[in-house]
Amino acid sequence: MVADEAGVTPSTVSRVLNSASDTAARRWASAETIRRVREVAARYGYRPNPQAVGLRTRRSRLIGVVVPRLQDYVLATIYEGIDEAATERGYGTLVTNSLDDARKQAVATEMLLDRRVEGLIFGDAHFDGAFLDKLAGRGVRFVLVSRRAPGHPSVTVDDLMGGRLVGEHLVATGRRDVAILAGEPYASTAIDRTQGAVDALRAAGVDLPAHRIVHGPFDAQGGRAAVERVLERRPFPEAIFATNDFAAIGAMGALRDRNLRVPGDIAVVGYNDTALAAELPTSLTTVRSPMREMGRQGLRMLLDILQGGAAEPVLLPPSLVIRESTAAS
Amino acid sequence: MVADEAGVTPSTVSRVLNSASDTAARRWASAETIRRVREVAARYGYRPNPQAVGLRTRRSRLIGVVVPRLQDYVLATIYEGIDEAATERGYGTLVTNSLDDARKQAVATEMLLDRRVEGLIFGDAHFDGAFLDKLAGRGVRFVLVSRRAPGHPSVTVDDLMGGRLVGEHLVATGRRDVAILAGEPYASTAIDRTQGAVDALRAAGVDLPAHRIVHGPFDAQGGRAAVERVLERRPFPEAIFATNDFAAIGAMGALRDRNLRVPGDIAVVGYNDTALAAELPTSLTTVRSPMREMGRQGLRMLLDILQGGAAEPVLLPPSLVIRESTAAS
DNA sequence: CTGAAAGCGCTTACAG
DNA sequence: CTGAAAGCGCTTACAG
Repeated sequence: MVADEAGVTPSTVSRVLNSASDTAARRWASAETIRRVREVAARYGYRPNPQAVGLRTRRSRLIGVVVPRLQDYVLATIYEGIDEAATERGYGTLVTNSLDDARKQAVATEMLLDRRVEGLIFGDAHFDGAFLDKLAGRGVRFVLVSRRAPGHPSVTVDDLMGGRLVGEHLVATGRRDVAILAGEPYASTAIDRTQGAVDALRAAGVDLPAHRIVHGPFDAQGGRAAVERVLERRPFPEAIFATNDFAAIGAMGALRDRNLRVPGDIAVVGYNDTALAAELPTSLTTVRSPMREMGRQGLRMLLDILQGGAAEPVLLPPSLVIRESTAAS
Repeated sequence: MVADEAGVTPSTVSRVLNSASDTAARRWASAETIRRVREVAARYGYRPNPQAVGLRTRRSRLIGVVVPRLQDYVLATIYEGIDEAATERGYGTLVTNSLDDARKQAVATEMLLDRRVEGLIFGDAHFDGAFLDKLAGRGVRFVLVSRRAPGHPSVTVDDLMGGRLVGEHLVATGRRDVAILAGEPYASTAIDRTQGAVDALRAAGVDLPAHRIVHGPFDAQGGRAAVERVLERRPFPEAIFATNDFAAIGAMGALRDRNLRVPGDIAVVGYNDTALAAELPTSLTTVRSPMREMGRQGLRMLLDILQGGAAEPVLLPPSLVIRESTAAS
């Protein structure tokens, strides 16, 4: 420890440098000592070794994050929020992909735990929650973002409301026969958005038949494939609600291949208000969700929990952004 | 250390567990001891504390990664490659965004260094390399991916060739008047892709006037804005080469706003063969680049360097993917 | 083949 | 207000 070239023991250096303010440091050292220690530390560019600190204090100041796929714009944005908030509070983050695979999820989690993360944030929760229940039982502390699961702390968008906004908007623009590209059935995002839309349509007197709800991956290829299934049957729906913007883009591609016009023949709605939504050749009506904020609050909630606080699930409000793809036909 | 419930000292446990194979362990312990140690370790689910190991061995087994923005599909994919390769070799990664801001770049790097990363991978190199030169001068070990800078080890795509492929294809499909959305002037990707296209056009006898090359951010909004500038002047070009797929999508949006058809009125080419390119309403001709592989090789190269090896810059080959957006008109 | 000892760089009671 | 001591959990010469 170079810094005791200030003519003082490591103990004192540690005490001075770990005091938040000068006044706090005065409890431990004389004004002169404080000045000298700070000066030497600054001159040498002293940085405490986090491994030594961690070893001694038994706190790594590391948070583990597991997401389905960082390539996904939505999760990447949420992660940015997490990392940003973590950095502000002196934490670092370690991320990995689980690809929504139960096995990888478990492996990734153990790897992060091996690295002594203090807590975890999951962006890939499965609604049944079996894995999470076991983890909680072991005393591992974590928070869910993006997708919720019963009985676990989470920060998510109110997707039920999001779905309802979409359903109501479609009804208001004269569409009653709607197909929903529902995403993966194990994701609360998919479940809630679909349910919200179904509820809104039912309130307008429309009962969606089962074949109008089709499941599949939350990406462009998944959206394309899902729409192709929808178009196998006549009559075509008047609108397609893709519960994800990328799926919506794939859907538009499939429609265009059939010479169907958006919104003339079929309206399309996405979800998340991705950076692309506004810039597409046919700009996309979608639901804006505060992704970055979700990440920030997730991190904050986890830190609260680590400090012994309890945490209620948080629901962030979505809002509808109306663009060309649902213009009245 | 729970594991010396095997009736042996920590020293021996350490030696046994750190031997790659049983036969290697035989140099240090009897077959019986080895068996017992392994058994107890497995039973207790023993995992060495990385902070203690790091402190003792002075190796953190952590790599720092800094990218412009993880939200960017291209960088996210490269990072996946880095993290995948790192995990395979027992390394963890710490990522952050620099937003291509010199100040943030420096801050992020120091933060990672404070965390005792053994080396760094930069996906946000500026071609002038001032920051990198200083870092290398301090003895920090790093590798560049995606963007290169003179004098530093890097794994990049041969963007000069990529640009040339695009230029040649445009000429072959009858386009000679081409506008290039060149991206940021400090990124080698932008510089090289543009230069390659310019070279190919020149070889075909076309000299691109300066106003046909416009700079701007590598995203949908940037692409839209750039095209709007291009369309301020008559005649319109016959083709637009957006040196990034997202910029190409924004470009298509802007063209559509002017009632210009792709490829009928103006052809469009992107770069990177992003997941979306094939699924767009008008599928996009683009250049495929091995993003994940770039990340993997970058990590490997960094590890080589950490082990004292020297490293030549690596150029990965791009390939042209022809789709609707450049169909002969 | 195995153990005892030292030490990585810190923090934190415990004395004074 | 300051110091000396112990210890976090490992690894690695050094002996034997």
